Amino acid sequence: MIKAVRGTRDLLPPDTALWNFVEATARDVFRAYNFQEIRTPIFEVTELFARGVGEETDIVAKEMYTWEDRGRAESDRGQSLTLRPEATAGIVRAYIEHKLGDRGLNKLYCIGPMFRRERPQKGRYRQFYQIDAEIIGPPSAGSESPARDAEVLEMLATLLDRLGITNWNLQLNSVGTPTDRVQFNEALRAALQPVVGQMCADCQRRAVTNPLRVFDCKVPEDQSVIETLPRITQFLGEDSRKHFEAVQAILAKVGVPFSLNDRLVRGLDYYTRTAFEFTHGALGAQNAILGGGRYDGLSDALGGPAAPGIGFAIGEDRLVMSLQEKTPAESVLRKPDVYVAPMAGMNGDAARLARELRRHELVVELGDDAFRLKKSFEAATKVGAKYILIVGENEVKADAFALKNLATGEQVSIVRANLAAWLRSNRG
RNA sequence: GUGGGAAUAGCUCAACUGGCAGAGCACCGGACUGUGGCUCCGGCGGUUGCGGGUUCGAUUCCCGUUUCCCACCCCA
Repeated sequence: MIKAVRGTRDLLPPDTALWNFVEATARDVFRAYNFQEIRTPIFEVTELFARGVGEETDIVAKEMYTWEDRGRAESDRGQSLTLRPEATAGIVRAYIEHKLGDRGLNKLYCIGPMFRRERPQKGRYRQFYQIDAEIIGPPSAGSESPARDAEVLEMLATLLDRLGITNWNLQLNSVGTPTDRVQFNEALRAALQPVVGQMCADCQRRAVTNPLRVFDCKVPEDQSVIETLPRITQFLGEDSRKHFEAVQAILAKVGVPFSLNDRLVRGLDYYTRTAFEFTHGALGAQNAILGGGRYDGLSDALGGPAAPGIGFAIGEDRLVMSLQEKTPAESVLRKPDVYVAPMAGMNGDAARLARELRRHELVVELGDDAFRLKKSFEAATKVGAKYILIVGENEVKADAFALKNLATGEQVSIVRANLAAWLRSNRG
């Protein structure tokens, strides 16, 4: 049997109803903040991610689905292409390519699949889905303003609340400018050198490869050492510090709770200043349901104009997973309003009635005149229809149809002209 | 990529130390040819993930492999 490949999965009904609920809610919330949708290709030239995400990141170094294009045109052949591992690089590429900065500030969102070749785990798949949004534009449009950081964070809080996820936790940090980070990295390495010997094996390795990650260590014995290490916040330049304070002040004013986490570091090279993460319990080790931050230098790094930006990516797989506990898919599934059950030879009349009802925006399940009435009732019950409409010779002759409430057993006869209106007012 | 656990009917799971592969739910049919749910009766359903080995005999023990789960790395 051919099966879905490792790390990919089918999203089946009724779960897809929950996914649609999440996406519809996101679109609705984004609209209130005047975000508009952008759809970029699912693959790009490899160089985009190498430059945009960072050569040294794990994503680029070992997790990308990359292949060599083949084609007739010289320009196609041998070109290295990659399935997008994240959305921001592609969006910024589109921003540069179409000179979107000329329109002023861009508020864009993008919903779709991403690909990373990682070992699958709970809440982690090789094809996974992200809901991504970005505010990007020329500095003159205010793209650098802390007001935009706070707006994005407040929007996320609103979205999570709307989805019924109440026990989220916003972790906030500033990772400064690249210049700030160079100094911080030096200080961190210097501080680690005398003490790293007492730390766990993982930390000893991190101290060499990626000192920032030492802050992620969960080994209890290492915590006292980690407490003594310098923090990025101590190395923020005047501008970064003021920017960070301004973000916090606005959040306090609008009433979005957050906790400062000066150990929060982000994996992607392009992040500057504000970095954040929303976490949620009961997701195992994958407790971050969304993360994001500011990337003021990304456009420049890709050869574009100065275009500061801030954005986030929601891990939709994880979001849906954390939603499932409280909101079963069935609860957002629209069940049929009515099951139209044709008696023998009545398929045509039934189809005509169903057509009429569907035109009135009723959800109609249409049966088959080969079914005995008993079987139609069973089928109607199984699909969860609220009413069953019996289409038999008697009904057609009288132009009035038997309509039975499957839950209460109550049965009425309604003339054809009133059927749609009656059902619409009684569908509940 | 590394470490550990698991895999038996569509789903959830049994099967003693190696001895005839089972149950509940679901599905189909009947009791009931224009009225479902409840009940009763019957039926369908399996290369025990896959490949090899040990054995008279393997769901069971061993090796390999694939996938999933848990964790690491990293991240959404």
